[in-house]
Amino acid sequence: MPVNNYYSITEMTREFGVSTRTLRFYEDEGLIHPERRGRTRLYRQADRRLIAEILRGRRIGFTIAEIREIIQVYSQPPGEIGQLKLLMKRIDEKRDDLRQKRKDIEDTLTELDHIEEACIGRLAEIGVGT
Amino acid sequence: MPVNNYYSITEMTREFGVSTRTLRFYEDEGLIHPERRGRTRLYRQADRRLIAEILRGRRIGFTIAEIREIIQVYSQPPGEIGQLKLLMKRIDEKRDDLRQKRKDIEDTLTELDHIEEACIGRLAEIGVGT
DNA sequence: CGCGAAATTGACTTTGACGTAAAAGTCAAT
DNA sequence: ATTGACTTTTACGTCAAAGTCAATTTCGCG
Repeated sequence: MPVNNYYSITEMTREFGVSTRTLRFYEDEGLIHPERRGRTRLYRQADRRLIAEILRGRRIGFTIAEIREIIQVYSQPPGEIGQLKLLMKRIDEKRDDLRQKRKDIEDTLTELDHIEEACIGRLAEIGVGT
Repeated sequence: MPVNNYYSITEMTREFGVSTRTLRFYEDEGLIHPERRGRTRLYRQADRRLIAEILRGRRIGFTIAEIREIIQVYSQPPGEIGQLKLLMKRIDEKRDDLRQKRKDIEDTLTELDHIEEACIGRLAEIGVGT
C-alpha cells in the first residue's frame, strides 16, 4: 500500500515484476528520477506511468537509448527547427520499424495457428488408437 | 547470382544484410544446416526460407532458443501425446506473448502519432516567425 | 534507544548475440 | 605460379541489460 501517495521501491518491484536492481539501473540511465527522503527512493504516480512506458518499450525490443529518446521528447519538446525536423524523421523511421514488427508478429501468429492445427490433427490420429 | 541453384555465404549475407559470422553462428546453434562442397558452405532455397524465418523471429525479439524451438516443431512434429500437449501449451503462451507485443506496438504507434502532431504544431508556431 | 528488516551502493559476474582478428585453405583467372 | 577475392576455423572481445554479492545505512517500531 502506498504511504502518503509515495511508493517504496519494493512496492514498485512487486507491481511491475522487476528487481530493485533494474529500477536503480533505469535511474542510473536517466530514465526515471524518483524523489528521495534521505537516501531512500520514493516513487509517485508519474514514476509509475513512466516505468510502465519503459517496460512497454522493453517488451517491444527498444534499447535503453531509444526509450530514453522517446521519454525525453515528451518532457522536453525541442525548440530548434532543425532538431524538430530531425526528430520527426526519427519518428517516421521508428514507425516504419514498428509496422514491420507488427507484420512479423501477425505472420508468426498465423504460422503458430498452422502449427497448432497440425498438432490437433496429429492428436486426433494418435488419440484414435488409445 | 546463384551457381547451379547453390548460393555462397556472401550472397546470403548480401541478400539478408547479415554477416558471415551471424550465419555461421546460426549454424553452430543448430538453426541451419547448409550443405558442403569440401569445407565450403552451400546454401539452397530451403536454407534461404529458413534464414528469413530466423530473422523474422529475431526482429520480433525471440531468442535463439525460442527460434530453434519453432523451427524444430516444423521439421519434427512430436509423436508422443504428452509432448504434443506440452507443445500446444507453449504455442498458446507464445501467442499470448505476441498479442501483448502487438498491443504494445499499437499503443506506441499512436503515441508516436501524438508526438509527431506536437512537433507539427511546434513547427507551425516557430515557422511563422521565419 | 536498539534491533532486525529493508534499502543503498559499488564492484564484479553473467548471458545472449554476435564482432574481430589471425592464420590458413580454395579457386578462378591472369 | 601468383594474385586476389572468398572462406573456414579457432579463439578471444564486446556490448547491453541486468544479476549477484557484500558492506553499509536507514527505517519502522516495540
